[in-house]
Amino acid sequence: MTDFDTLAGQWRAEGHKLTQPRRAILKTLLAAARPLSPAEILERGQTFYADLGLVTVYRTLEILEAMGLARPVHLADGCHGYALSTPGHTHHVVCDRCHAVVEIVGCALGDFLDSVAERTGYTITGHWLEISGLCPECQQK
Amino acid sequence: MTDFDTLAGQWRAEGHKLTQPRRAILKTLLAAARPLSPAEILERGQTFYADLGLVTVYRTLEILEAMGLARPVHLADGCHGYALSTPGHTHHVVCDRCHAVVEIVGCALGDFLDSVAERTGYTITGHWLEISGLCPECQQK
DNA sequence: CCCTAAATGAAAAGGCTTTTCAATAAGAGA
DNA sequence: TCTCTTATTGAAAAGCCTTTTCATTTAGGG
Repeated sequence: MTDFDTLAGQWRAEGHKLTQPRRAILKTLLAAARPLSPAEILERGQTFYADLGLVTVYRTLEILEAMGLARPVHLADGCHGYALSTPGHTHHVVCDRCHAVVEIVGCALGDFLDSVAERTGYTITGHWLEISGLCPECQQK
Repeated sequence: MTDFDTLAGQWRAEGHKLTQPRRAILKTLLAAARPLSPAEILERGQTFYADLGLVTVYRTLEILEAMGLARPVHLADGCHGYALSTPGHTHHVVCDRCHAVVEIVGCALGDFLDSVAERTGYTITGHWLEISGLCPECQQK
């Protein structure tokens, strides 16, 4: 995870303006322990900037996603959530109960993908992995 | 992949009626070489049963998913498609260009998931993997 | 401190999915 | 084979979520 200034720096480096609504959205995502839906981002973001609008949430997420700083998380129930992510290739483990999310930075799927390529004849260009489980806290309940 | 009679048998075994609209949907999915959106299933299904309605497509997919016979495939662009799948644990490889889909029946992620469990403290309950690539045919173009 | 292009929110438009409801059809039993 | 019961159906309406449009506002370079 990153801190606000680093994020803000990357944001500006791409030539985007750092407006109040966008600051609120970045702060919200930084404070989130699990993927948030656009509506949740709106609600929480309004504590940082009261006039924040849902349209801006969508537009900001779109930019963050294009920059690789946030990614959509497709939960099993079809909900879409967004979580900040380290640039580069990562996977997420999401808690079934509290939806806390942990990022897995290393990706050890290389051998597996090689065998898939061999078996299917496909050239593999990418993959998407999401893992669900119970976080240490929820295991105790 | 299964044949129609096997599918129909599993369908009936759960106490569902095998109506004309449902036959059309099953035939459509069996004939599909890639995940189809509900709208596509409707269109193709109407060649088998002209009065098929979109509502029935949604309802039938819901049942198939609950039975584990079909699964939603989340493509990178956010579209939802459905593909038949062998009951049990499978993954899909989807072609970036023509969306052809191949099912991977074996799952060799055990070791990887063990290391994730160890590193994060999570108890792993499930995972979702989708692989994208170029099918042999599209590689030649 | 200006000035300009980028960004904003409200409202409207657009899609996709689900619900409601009266009509229909499957298929078990006679 | 015929009947009868209940699951299933499609159309229409309702409900969401997401995107577009547009006049207004704002960031931040000059």
